[in-house]
Amino acid sequence: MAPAETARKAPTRTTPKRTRNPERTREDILRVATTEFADKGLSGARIDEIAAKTATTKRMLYYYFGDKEGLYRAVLANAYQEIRHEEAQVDVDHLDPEAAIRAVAEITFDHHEAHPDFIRLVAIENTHRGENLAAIEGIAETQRPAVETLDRILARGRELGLFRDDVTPLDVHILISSFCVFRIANRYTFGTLFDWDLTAPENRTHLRTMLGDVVLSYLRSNTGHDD
Amino acid sequence: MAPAETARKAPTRTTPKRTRNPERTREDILRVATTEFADKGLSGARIDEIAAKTATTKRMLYYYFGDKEGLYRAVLANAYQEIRHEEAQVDVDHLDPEAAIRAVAEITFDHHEAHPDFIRLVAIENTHRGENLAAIEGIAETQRPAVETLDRILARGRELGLFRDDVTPLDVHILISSFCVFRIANRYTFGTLFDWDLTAPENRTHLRTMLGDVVLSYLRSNTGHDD
DNA sequence: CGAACTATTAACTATCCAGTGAGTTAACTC
DNA sequence: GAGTTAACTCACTGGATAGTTAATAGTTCG
Repeated sequence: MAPAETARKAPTRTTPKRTRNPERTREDILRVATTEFADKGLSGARIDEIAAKTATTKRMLYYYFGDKEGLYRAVLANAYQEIRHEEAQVDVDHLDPEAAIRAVAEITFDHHEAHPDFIRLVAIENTHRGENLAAIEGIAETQRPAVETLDRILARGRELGLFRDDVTPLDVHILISSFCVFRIANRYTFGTLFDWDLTAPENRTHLRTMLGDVVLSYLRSNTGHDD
Repeated sequence: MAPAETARKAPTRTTPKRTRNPERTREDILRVATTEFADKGLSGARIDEIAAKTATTKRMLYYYFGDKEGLYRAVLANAYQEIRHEEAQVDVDHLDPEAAIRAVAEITFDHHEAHPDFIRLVAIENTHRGENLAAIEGIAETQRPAVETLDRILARGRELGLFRDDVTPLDVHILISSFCVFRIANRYTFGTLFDWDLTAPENRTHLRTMLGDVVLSYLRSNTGHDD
């Protein structure tokens, strides 16, 4: 193949000013891709559309993230990392066990409400059977602190004879998470089917209190064999 | 004995036997499309692939369902209808209120486990903001019986002084649903993050009992202002 | 400075994929 | 058994879309 004189014309200079800033470019792409993937899903999102919404070009997405899936994984990893940072701020060890449980429940509740995009990404990732999350190095460590916090609270509560002793931190976590995730993730179909808005202010308040009541009444109940 | 059937028809006939059966064709498409949409999502599923897995051709999908979204909606409507039929079988009115609550919880638990594809479709529909479900005529009526059943149980429990009186049937439904849906819908990311399989047999048994305990201890708790 | 490297731009391509045009045959009607 | 309609087949299309090729310009560092 004799690479003859390429007929490709030289690109005409349109943008005279061009500053380099790899970090900003990367963050720009990641930010746009996050909302786009959260909005449309992995297969629903369009690379061209993501690129169009950034200050850079499509080619840069591939330059930095390899391919569509690579970009999606970066978005996922980034989202979990941001969540971790935020959660690291929480401290409930100074509260008595019952107040601490209620605080954790309410913080989780508020947190999920404040990050619907994150909930959407999690739902999307689960429809893909979590394969991309599993591929992210050290992702499990992200969630340790949450379980450890619950573990400390439960231990204190048991010592004081307030809580039943056959409940694990993971049990409590599942109970709280399921409630909070469901409220955000399934609000659309739920709203249609039951004509009841899980996120309407008055309902929100009700559910927030209810969650605390639920978890505490379960922890206080004497034994698992209650009938 | 293989009879020489090969020479029985005119050579120009490409499809020697072709029986018409619109109902079967339609059901065939719907069946394949259901698993395909549940598996890959609305944007992830491929019309060509769905068609390939049916006994008919792509053109027929369009003949019967108009377009991809029309097929998806038919799948959704059909899935909800089947679920309704199954749930209509349940009768817990002969049980005492506490046993009835536990029965509803466990039936829901088992039901979700038995229909992961349905849970997936619901999750997918929620990532699409429930627009397609909302477009299905009379879909809300589907869920009435579930709430009515809970309403009857709660009324009986209140009369006997067993349950607190500020809990609505929808509250209980949310509590049960969120737990059961979460366990199936989020099992992948949860499994990765906490190294704990929500669907493993021993964990399943534990969670199933726990859910009943949670709902009952909440209903038995004296009042909402418990601190 | 200038060579080497990194970031960036623009144009291009191959394939995928939802949707169609147009005709054919089975079954039903009278 | 001719006419009509519903069910069905086959081949095709054009636009969308992930990913690439290759040239260019800012940055770094000897």
